[in-house]
Amino acid sequence: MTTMYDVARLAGVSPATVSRHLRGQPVRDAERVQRAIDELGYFPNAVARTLKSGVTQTVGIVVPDVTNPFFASLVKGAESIAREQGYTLLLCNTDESSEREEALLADLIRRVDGVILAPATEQDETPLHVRQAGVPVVFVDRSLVHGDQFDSVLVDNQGGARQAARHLVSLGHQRIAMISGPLNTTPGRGRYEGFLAELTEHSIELPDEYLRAGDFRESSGHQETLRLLALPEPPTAIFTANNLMTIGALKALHDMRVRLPEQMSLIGFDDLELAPLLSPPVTVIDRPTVEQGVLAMRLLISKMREDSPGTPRHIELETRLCVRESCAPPPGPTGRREVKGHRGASR
Amino acid sequence: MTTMYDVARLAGVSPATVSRHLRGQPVRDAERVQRAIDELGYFPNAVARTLKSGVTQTVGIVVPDVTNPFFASLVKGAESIAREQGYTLLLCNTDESSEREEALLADLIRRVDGVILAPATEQDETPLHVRQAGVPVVFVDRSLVHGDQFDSVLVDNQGGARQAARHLVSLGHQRIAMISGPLNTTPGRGRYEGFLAELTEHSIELPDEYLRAGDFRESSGHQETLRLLALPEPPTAIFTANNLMTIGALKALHDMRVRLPEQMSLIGFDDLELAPLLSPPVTVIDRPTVEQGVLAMRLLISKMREDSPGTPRHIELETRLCVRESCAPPPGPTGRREVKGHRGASR
DNA sequence: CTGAAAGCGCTTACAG
DNA sequence: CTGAAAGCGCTTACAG
Repeated sequence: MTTMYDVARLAGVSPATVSRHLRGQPVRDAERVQRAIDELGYFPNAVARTLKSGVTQTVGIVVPDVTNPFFASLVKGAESIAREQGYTLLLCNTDESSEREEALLADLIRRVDGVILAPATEQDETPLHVRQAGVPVVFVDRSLVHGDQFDSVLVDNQGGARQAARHLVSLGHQRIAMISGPLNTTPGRGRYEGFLAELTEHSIELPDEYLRAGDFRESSGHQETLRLLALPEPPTAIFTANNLMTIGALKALHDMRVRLPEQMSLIGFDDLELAPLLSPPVTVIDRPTVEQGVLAMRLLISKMREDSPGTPRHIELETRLCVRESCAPPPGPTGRREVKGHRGASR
Repeated sequence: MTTMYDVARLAGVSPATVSRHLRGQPVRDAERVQRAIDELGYFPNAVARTLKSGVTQTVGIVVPDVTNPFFASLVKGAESIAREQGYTLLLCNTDESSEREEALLADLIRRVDGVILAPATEQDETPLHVRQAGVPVVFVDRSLVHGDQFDSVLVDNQGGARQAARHLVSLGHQRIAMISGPLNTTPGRGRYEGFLAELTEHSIELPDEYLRAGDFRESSGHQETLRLLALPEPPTAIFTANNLMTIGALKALHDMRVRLPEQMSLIGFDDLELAPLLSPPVTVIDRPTVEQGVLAMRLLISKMREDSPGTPRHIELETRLCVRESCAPPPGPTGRREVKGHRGASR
């Protein structure tokens, strides 16, 4: 490997001079140094630089599932800001596993100046250690049970789920099912609680068999939908707690030839790229995605630049009911109900 | 920051012993050392370790667009193998920019043991420098004009585009348009050449205004479709060269109320997650995705482990015509044509 | 098994 | 502006 010493020797200067030239400082023999660099095909060793200076100019973003379009958008937003500010972005995937997250974070600890994290579960302890090791952490989409000391960018999961519940109730549904995310994650728990709370306020009970525990993956949306359809008394409406499970549900309903919205109503949390092109276009709870990444990266960068930690900042974004055509009054005698405080919204 | 020295002092041993314990070697005071580590919340500094040992146990994967589901799947495949083999995966996004790719690769050079790369263009020079710096590089999905010295995992782009052309011709289309990718990328060029070659063999000419240069992004698929529709004599069929542009085309056709397949036939390269649920389900050229990532990572890992470079290995995977319902004979008098060698395939 | 010591490739006060 | 020198936090022959 060519090192700075090789360059220095060839250019007839000291390594310090090469270093300065590389860092953009004015140097007498700049030209000669540059020629030596080019000739030798020299690349500075970022690892050595980091060890000495402690700066990486790099930030990590650790998410549970890179193949989920929601996280992909979020990453896109984060990246645009990172790039603009001169940081390299390293993206890592935990595959919804706390163990994997722990290994990944330990690995990143001195290799990045800061981390944006969507923790696998609300009970994870590694983020605490990372912070303790002096690496700023900003939560996005998910937090910890006692995560108040961290900066965070979240959405109003409870509110969003309430909007979904309200929409279904307003159409007259009584037999409403939910396919939830893992209850040990912030959005899993929040959406579950919000949905239940809203139904309870309308005196609608959600029997155990209508409450299916999914895992935010497509397969669980598919599976649990099939189980719901197989029930002696199936629901007339389903709320799926994220985009991938909505896709799974759509496929299951399609496979079983259940017609939306005549035979079943479906509303999902998260918009779908192709939602408007589906037949029927599917009604969803929408929320900012790219913007969450942008805000999280801004928070992280300002945190990395300030000397003292300062008080943690929490951003909570609003969701929006996006009415399309996958929800209708339930089949049979039940009619439309008036629901207090319900406003329909649409694109 | 707690260092190995702090741990050593607390445990009453030398730093060397702590280091050995960390690396899993048997040590007399293992227990005491571990207690000191836990007590201090010590994390080994991966940067220092790398500088000394030269090993990172990390690989990078650099792709043009992480939000493209094709690359997301590819990453998923690569990751499963990396994890299985004890490597951490760092994912980077070039946003289809050679400049960004150059900066990213220079940044990764000593931080990873190897790189999987889908170069922004076939003319990129940085991959050569990376390899020269002693970092193994494997190309996936895309290569360089003179990329034969590198291991690679590609698909038969020409063959896939020919399948698409043949399908349209067999249905009787004569006025066929293509929205291509950038011609300075391997798949952009390959699909373009294959499509044209097949049409030429059937003595079908593709007039200039039927050949639209897209950029693999959704917006260009949308835009170019609108332009095609605005032509005095619009085509009766469109071939879109990747998934995102197919989505753009679908949205444009939907917005303009052009009915598929009665008024227009559409076939895309790359399958779409929701393709079967669309109305009509869209016909595509499908290809392995996760598998490409798996193969590329296997290639990279074996390359990183062998001492001598060895001869480069090239893997080329086959595409598959997946007939659904978005293509039909053109409207009007033209009838179905017999096409030599055409076989329909389906799911 | 253990410890003292050298060194990975840089950066950065320090003195000139 | 320049160079000599120390040191970032580890690992690893080497001698015991």
